[in-house]
Amino acid sequence: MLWESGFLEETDTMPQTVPRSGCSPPSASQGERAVPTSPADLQHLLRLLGAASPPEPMLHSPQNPHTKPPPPYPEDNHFLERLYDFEGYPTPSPSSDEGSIPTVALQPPSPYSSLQYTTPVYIKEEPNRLGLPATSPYPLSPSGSCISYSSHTQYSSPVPQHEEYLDIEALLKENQILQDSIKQSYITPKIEVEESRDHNLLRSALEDRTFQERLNLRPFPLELGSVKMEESSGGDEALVAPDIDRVLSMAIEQSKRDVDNTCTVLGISPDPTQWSTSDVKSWVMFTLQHFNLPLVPAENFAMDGAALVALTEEEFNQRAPQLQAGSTLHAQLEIWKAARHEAWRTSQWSEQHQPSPNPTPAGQPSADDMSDDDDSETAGTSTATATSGKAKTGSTHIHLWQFLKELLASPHVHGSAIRWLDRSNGVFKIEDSVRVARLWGKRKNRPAMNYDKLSRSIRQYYKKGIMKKTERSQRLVYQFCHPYCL
DNA sequence: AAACAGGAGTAAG
DNA sequence: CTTACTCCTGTTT
Repeated sequence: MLWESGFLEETDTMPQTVPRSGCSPPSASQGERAVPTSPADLQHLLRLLGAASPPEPMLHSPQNPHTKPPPPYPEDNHFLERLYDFEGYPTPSPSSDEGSIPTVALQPPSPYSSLQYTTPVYIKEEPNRLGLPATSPYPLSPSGSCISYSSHTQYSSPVPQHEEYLDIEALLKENQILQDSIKQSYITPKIEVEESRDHNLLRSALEDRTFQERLNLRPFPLELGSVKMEESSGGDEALVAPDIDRVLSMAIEQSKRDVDNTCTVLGISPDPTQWSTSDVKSWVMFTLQHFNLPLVPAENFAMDGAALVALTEEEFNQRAPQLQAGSTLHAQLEIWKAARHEAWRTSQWSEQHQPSPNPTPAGQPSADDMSDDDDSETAGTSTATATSGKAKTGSTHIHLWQFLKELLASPHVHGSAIRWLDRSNGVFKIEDSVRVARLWGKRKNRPAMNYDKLSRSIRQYYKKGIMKKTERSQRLVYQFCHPYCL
């Protein structure tokens, strides 16, 4: 559930003078030197382990030695723009869709205009949103007339600024607070008590030498209970074992949290084998954008989760050849598998109050490993939900129309579930009614929510003048009334 | 079959 | 009181 933003910031602020090498794609690293296992290498390894890590390794290939490092993830908003092209929607130019939305100066005064759509909405809203005073009142009463809102120019946001957006940056910031609150009770004890078990995940990845080969790392021996780095003949700088234990444990915890949080953001199961086709698309899209990798046509991954996990790394690279994006996707999926498996083992371990005696390799999670249903965001976030009640509260007061706009404002995340057809006129289409309903139910803590009920609520908006059916009625296509579409 | 439409009862704020 | 959830019947695509 949590983004380890602290970890992110750590990598973000890491001096760029740290030697970076050995992380080139296999095709580019043939015959290159073996890179000593150094703290810097370990940092790279940890970045690969952490889904939230910036993608320096992939972009610092020898072919692009001068490539500017991508912006750190939390601040990197612009990379999201590319995602509009992912599903082949007719928005080929990054500046022709969102960028062409008239600015506020061209719009009538509106309580919304200064915030959401004056500029590329998924980007520029952030500073304003975060800058709002915490006491910013709820500016709208949907029961009122549309016209009455035009006078509320003192408000800059149509929604409460806190937790009402489901974009990644907000989650990062939000979860950083939560994380601070749980560090003492969760992370630190885990390092002491569960380090051996935690290392199983990493060990399983490292024992699969492809991981080391991918990083072009010199293999180092691993022993149960701790990671010991042998004194290397090259006199490499070596971390002492306790330090490595700590960072490895942090990295593994980070990976688990990343998986859980991504589940929440995308509304997908932590078990990749249960992903639908659209789940797969969402995950691929998210992961590519996350690592600042070039997007691929949606049809390249037109498959469900069961088919996805069956793909070999070569098949991934055939589908996403640029910058070895396929390898990254493949590696990330392996982490998901491992994290999912680890989560299951963790639960087993918790029941038994003793470590699992036999380390299980990060293999395929079989279906019987997973007892959760397809709406398993909660299942994979037990730790976080146990400590994040505060974050959950306050998010149940959102109106449906606001929630839908929230989803629409994050096309990079939810574009496969709901998207604008005509933003300027407020026309949108629900592409995946099941998922939208599931997300809505999750937000409102209504597990029984479905599209039938959700659409009933939407239809109530007809009378209220918040939404309407489009002139030429289309299935799953709705339209916001002014000014709700602004 | 899925989506659409809308009546009606209920809960929660 | 409003909003949304829920259940429902019937219609449309």
